[in-house]
Amino acid sequence: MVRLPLTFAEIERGQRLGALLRRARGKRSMLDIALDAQVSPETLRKIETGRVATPAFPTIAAIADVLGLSLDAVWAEVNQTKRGTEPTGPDHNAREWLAS
Amino acid sequence: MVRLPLTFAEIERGQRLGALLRRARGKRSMLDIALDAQVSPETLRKIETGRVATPAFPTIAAIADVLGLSLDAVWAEVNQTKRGTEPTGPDHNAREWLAS
DNA sequence: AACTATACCGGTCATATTATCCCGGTATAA
DNA sequence: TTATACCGGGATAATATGACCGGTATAGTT
Repeated sequence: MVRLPLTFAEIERGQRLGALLRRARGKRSMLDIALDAQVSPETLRKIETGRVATPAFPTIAAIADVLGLSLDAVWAEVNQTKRGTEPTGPDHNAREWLAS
Repeated sequence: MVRLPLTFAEIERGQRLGALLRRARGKRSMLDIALDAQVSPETLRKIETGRVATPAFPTIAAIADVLGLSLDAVWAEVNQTKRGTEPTGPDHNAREWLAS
């Protein structure tokens, strides 16, 4: 095992992260935020749409700064695990699961 | 341009991050923290030694959780651009910074 | 002394993923 | 028509993650 593929839980967490950032952006444009945060608008869009599940720490920190969000609050909200679900299930390929 | 190489400032920031996490670890072993944080011991070691400049947000968040660190505090301390206190020579040794 | 175990190191490799670019397309509004 | 704003997909360089290797250092054991 070299670099484990993203699990389904990680992908879902990435989607929650994206949705949270998008909500916090409000009516401001992606371009505006991206320029302020010194990240590419494409990168911000991929994060917001949940297509990047585990963005870099500095990337999220810079965006959270611009949006006035606490990183701890972001993590607390995004890292919530649903009750009644397994801690560690059999590792299936999340991308294949999504494609089905 | 597809994916810009890490700048020197980013590399230095990564080294500050690693040194900070190492100091917060105290006398506990890497293995102990890594297992608690659900990350590979190798990954934690690379981050602490500054060999990984921009780790994933969930990775840092999980480690900070185990160490009892606030992500906002970590980012604030690591993202500081110290003016005037910068050493004249190139100092990218995270261990020296740790010793201070 | 020799051995064992823990802890960490740098180097190297393999694979998955990111960050960034580009393109055409849709929707809305001036 | 023009402009802004967002979308999905594709392409690619650079990086992160994870494992392995031999090495060093320390502390405890026999």
